[in-house]
Amino acid sequence: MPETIKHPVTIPTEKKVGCHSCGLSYLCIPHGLSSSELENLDTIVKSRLRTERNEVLYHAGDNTQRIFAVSSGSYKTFIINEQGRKQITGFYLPGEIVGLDGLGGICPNSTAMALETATVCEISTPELLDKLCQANHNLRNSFMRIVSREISREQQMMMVLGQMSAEARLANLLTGFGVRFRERGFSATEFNLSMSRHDIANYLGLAVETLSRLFKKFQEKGYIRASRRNIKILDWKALYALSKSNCHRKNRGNQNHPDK
Amino acid sequence: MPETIKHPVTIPTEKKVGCHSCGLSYLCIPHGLSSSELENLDTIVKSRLRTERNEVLYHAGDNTQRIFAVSSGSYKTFIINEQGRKQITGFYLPGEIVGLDGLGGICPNSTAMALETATVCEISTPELLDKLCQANHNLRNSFMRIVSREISREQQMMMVLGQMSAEARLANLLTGFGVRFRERGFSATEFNLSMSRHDIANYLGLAVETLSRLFKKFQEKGYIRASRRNIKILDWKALYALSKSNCHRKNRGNQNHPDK
DNA sequence: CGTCACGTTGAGGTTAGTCAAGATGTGTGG
DNA sequence: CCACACATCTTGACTAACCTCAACGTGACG
Repeated sequence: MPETIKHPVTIPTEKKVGCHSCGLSYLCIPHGLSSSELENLDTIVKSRLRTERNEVLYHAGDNTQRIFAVSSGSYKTFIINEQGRKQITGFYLPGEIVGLDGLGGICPNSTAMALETATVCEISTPELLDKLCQANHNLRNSFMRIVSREISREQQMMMVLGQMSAEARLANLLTGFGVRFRERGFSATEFNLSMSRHDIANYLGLAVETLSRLFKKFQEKGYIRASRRNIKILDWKALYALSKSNCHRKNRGNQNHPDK
Repeated sequence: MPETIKHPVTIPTEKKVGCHSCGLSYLCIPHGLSSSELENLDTIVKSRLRTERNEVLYHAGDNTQRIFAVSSGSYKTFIINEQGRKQITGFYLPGEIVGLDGLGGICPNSTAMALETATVCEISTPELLDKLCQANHNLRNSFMRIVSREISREQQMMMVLGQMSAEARLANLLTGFGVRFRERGFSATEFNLSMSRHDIANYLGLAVETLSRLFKKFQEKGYIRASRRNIKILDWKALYALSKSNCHRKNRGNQNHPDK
């Protein structure tokens, strides 16, 4: 089904779950906060929003004034340039924050779309900032850490796209998802991806055909067993090594830079 | 001269210039703030630090607790992976903020190195956050906008690295610098780059040789005149069009996605 | 004036993209 | 419930963009 025929309206649900009773709090803003700090945070978390597959949570350029904590399901974010070329900039799992490119009253650069039925906790950023200011260092730092980690994550992606071979990119993606699933209490070695091969290929800066051949290659080598979106990692060590070591470009620039 | 023999100690200078009298304020955190807000901000801007070429401002993993507003000169930031592979993640000009990957008490992911003699205004992040909290929305938003723009900039870089041809990458870089120099009161079409071809190639995910050939090609086509680090843009329109339109990958994924 | 970092050029190779076609699944309507 | 349409994924043959290796020019600096 074409992505665009889905209507882009989010459906508010009635139930409001507090951060203190949320099973994801250890991954989300609440991580490391005291009970009273949690209550403080709770007051600014609005209702949950539910989005269906391919439904847009917010568009690039929307004056959202909100960020979103993924509660269930998953999202992709992407940017589209003047020529219509798309680049997926992130996949977001429960406990992760979407919309950090739209803080401080500016409009987000990216569009967020649900990869499957998914829900988010909606957080008004003006209110969040007010609350953070009334709160203590803990809550403030907790939020700033999330922002900084998003920047660091994108820097790592620049390394992947700028320096890594196609093999290393996929290995990196697979082990990365493994780690993130494990953090969420699932298996690190067997999981279902919620995104298509097209999405993965775009995210990794590869052609779909190349990606398909890589999946085949990894299977033939016994690293994984992949059946459509179901992935089983059979040789974590090999994948991990691949993800770290295999680069498509010899390190000839700045040879004299021994801080390797 | 190898980068590493430079000693990594910054040299504090005596003079402290307030934000209100800084010629770069329209580009920096102060942009759009009132005079009283400026004074408030001024109280947390520490002394200036001076770094010589190839000197490190901070290392990845340092517990800096600081961010830096570039005051003069320029910096590059880069990350280095386990295998010693390097990826330059940004070039920073006066008025821009370095170190946003180290907010909230975590250590920065990247290392910042001066490309030439350069100075920064040092800002303690715990103090900055405290001040932001005492201040009004304006100051708060001003800072959050800077953070969000950094995230957006890195997303654009993912587009460049993931989707653009080598030609488009260089065109994008050159026009990008042009715009940034113009913002700072310099010519958009004639400027001196402070970084080596190696640095540019690494940043753009290309081999130095490829970059060199591209410079030659752009000259032959009459787009630029480049003599080492001096660049004169002769045909801005052509470069701009190149930077936007030329992709090395046909847009065959998600053909059904007409929100181009 | 020799050294060294930096940049350029040429020849050749390789990775990953392109094009085309077919296979496999999935949703929808008769 | 089946058949058709369509999205998704896979496979093969070919191509090209960019990388690699090697060598040489050039400018800065002691």
